[in-house]
Amino acid sequence: MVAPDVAVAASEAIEPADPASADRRPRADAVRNRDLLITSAAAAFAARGADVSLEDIARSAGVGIGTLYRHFPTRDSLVEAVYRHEIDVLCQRADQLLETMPPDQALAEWMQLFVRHVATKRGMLSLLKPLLSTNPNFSDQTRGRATAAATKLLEAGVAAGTVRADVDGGDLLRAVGGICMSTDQERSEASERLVGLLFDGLRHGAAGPAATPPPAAASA
Amino acid sequence: MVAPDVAVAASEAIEPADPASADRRPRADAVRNRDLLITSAAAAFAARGADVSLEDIARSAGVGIGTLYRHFPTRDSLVEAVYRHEIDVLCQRADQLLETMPPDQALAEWMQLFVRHVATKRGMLSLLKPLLSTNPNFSDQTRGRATAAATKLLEAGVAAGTVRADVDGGDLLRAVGGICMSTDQERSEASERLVGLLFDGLRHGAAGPAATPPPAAASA
DNA sequence: AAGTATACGGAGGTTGCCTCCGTTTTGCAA
DNA sequence: TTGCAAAACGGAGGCAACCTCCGTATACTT
Repeated sequence: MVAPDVAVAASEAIEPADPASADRRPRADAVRNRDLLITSAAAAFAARGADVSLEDIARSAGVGIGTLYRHFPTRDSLVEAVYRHEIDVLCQRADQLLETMPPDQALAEWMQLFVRHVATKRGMLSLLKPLLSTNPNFSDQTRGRATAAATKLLEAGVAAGTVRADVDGGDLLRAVGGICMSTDQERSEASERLVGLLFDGLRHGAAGPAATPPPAAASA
Repeated sequence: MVAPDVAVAASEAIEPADPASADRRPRADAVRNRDLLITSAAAAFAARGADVSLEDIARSAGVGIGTLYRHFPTRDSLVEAVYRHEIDVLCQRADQLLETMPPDQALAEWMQLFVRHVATKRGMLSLLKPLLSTNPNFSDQTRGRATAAATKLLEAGVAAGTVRADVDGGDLLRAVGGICMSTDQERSEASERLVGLLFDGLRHGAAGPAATPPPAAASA
């Protein structure tokens, strides 16, 4: 349903459009406005919940309502783009963290980052959930990317001997996600503490042969 | 926030208003219209999802929009009333079933009834969930009533020796509820089959001393 | 039977959604 | 550089839903 040609032109990570699709590359102002809309929408959803008026979003992005609708013909498509963008940022941050600190610390930071990102997205959640459940390949794509980032962090930690080897990225993501979801209230402090606990667990059997079976991570 | 004076005047089960509150009893047409609105709203939510226009609901109840707003000043208060009503009906049906058939059969019927009621309410779910989580005493009241009905059915079965004794109403409700939630898709057939399975489990250790530990019911 | 508190109902103001189209800007080519 | 066509912009305006307000109708009281 979503126009397939606007594929990956998120805000950062502009990869030169695949040369096979000979379509001209989008105009500079179009790209700029699209990015403005996505960041404004993210802020608006976070600050004022799922039912901000699209007019407000357009205004705060400094563009007309028509421009918003051309880029995002439905509210859902805007939500989807915002979510994709958030995931992109999260994945990028994983790489940055890995470059600037030891892997276990990077992993800890990233998990906390994840919690805060989810807390920020809470306003969108009621919109996002039906979207993810009715649109399996959108859900697969985003989940896949996040899992890849988690796996990368984990593997770096394992290679450095500071993180246990018997946990995979998908499980880690599910566990952190579950914690975020279970603490329904607004305060993300509880989540942060629980995730910290989880991280300590990840460090527990590090660098040893994974002989001792891990305590099963509880999922809500 | 909801006007406290409209307390329990659901549709059936009109208990004579508590004599201490000397306020006059509501006019007959008010009661009638309130009931009409609740039944029309239930039908509308089931048929057309959470975002039916309130104007449509008023129209299909045969009353003016002003009347709807007087009885239910917010959309939430209407949803709440509909849900309360559904729970009432379910509890009543428990008693009826107990009077007309053996307890184990009554329990089986009631569980299926529950599944179908949830399926019908699916349209309201996105409205109901935030309501239940932000309004703890509403949630407690309804859950309490439903649990009482489930417990009554269970106990009757236990007394007759056809239902095992080591399950309580709250757990049963959670299990059935969990099954309904986990099968996110529209078809309630899957839920009905799973609930049937659950019921067979309930019958398993009946009339014997509950020596064999039950297999834990899986909850999604 | 008359009076009054109460309930009814819909007109209309406000706001948000979305479309349509005249104007502006951009990228390409001569 | 200049011109031009394609692409993007942006807001006016139609539509639909929300909600308020108040004149009218109706049920209970004495």
